[in-house]
Amino acid sequence: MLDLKLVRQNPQAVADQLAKRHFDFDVDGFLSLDEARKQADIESQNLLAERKQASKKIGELVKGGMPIDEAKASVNATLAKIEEQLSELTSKAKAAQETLDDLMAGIPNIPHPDVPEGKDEADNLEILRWGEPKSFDFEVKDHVDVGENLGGLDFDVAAKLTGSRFSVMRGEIARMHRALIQFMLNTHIGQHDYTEVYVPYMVNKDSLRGTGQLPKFEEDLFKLEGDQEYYLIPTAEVPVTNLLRDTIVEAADMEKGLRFVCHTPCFRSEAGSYGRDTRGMIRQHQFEKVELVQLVKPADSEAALEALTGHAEAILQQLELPYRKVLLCGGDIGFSSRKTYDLEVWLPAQNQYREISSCSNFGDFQARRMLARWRNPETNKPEYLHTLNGSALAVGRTLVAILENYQQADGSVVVPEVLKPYMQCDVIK
RNA sequence: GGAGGGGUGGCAGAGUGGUUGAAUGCACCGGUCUUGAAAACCGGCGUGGGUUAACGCCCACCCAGGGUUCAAAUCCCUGCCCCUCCGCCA
Repeated sequence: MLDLKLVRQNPQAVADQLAKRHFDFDVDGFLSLDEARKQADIESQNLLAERKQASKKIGELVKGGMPIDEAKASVNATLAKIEEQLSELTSKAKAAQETLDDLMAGIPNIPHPDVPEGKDEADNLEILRWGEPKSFDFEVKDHVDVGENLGGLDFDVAAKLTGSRFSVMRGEIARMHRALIQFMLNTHIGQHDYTEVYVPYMVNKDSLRGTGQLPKFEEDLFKLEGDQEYYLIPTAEVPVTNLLRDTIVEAADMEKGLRFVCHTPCFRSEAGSYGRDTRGMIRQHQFEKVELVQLVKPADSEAALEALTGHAEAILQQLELPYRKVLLCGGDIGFSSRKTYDLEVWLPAQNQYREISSCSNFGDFQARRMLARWRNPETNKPEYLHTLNGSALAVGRTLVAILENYQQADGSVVVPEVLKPYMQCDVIK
């Protein structure tokens, strides 16, 4: 959610900045809505004030010994008018407020000035490349062939159990998948100073509104049947960031910022991506992810994004997987994000870099929706925190990258050095 | 699933229809006192919205949503959450 005051003060500037994301902000529409809201608000407030005065007067008269009916009769003219208009005016004011709220909830975050102009992912700005894509002296197989030949990946049986876009893993590949989770968690806890959290995998609407998945992106989510309106989480970002919803953090607890790491499964409907990545593990309805979440003082968020992205990069580096880092352009950046780096890992079978992590600074956009605040000692007032998160990493895609980058001519897969302590073999064959 | 008890400001905790946005204590901020600190004393101290050049003034908010009433933290209904006991259970 954008700051209403900011939008009000300079709607055209807001519209200009949102144009970078190709979001069309209707300035005149906003202004007339806001004006209508204000009028309705003032009218109903004035009437409420009259009612309050009248009631007070009756109270005084009754206290002074006058019978209630007589007291009411003495202020009757006012009461009749209030009776007549109040419910109409208050519901009008409420409706106007709701219309404005809906509009505000649908406006994406203002992109950071660093965010490059652009229409889609082709316009993202490459920041760096790390590692050399290995050259193979045999024909590389994609992860599906590698995994199936080793008997460790099975998409057909997953389709039988559930449907498309699910997978079953077996043996050393299943173990490596689990090893990746442990390795990532241990690294972030031990080397990057994050606190591990365990959270629910189902959340309510308030949480999804807080991080921005609702109201706009309901079709991306799996909603549960039943009395409760629960949704499967599309990312740990939702429950973990919402830990601080409706909370005021004391300044002393904010010195280092709040840093959480969390492993969860993620569930995504992938509506609207029917033709894409249908083969293999790249795009699944269910996948595991290790997520980093930070809540920091506003002044710290830009540095925090660089640090957090570095923490995700460290995983790729320790796994010795070549990757590149790109800064998302205005057309590709997510709804709630102010600035996003994607990390793309090299997939030799696809002969291209593919997204494996997305690290974003949301500024106060989510915090304002969530009422996540800290008490600024300079003003002694609660102020919004800044929120950040990033995948570090998407586990399924990391496994894909290892199967492809570490494959050998005989179909076996070398276990990356840092995973060996978690495995019972050096080579999967 | 059955039976009861609760949800009030950062925290604890009063308040059962009338000038209560809310007593009191703790915490916090400022001041007096002190060489300094503590103690003591004095004062301040919720959030959101509107209006104002500003002081200020106005409205809303005592879990949420409805209702009764001239008037609701207080009464009624529904929902959510928490606690205690019983049953069931990984």
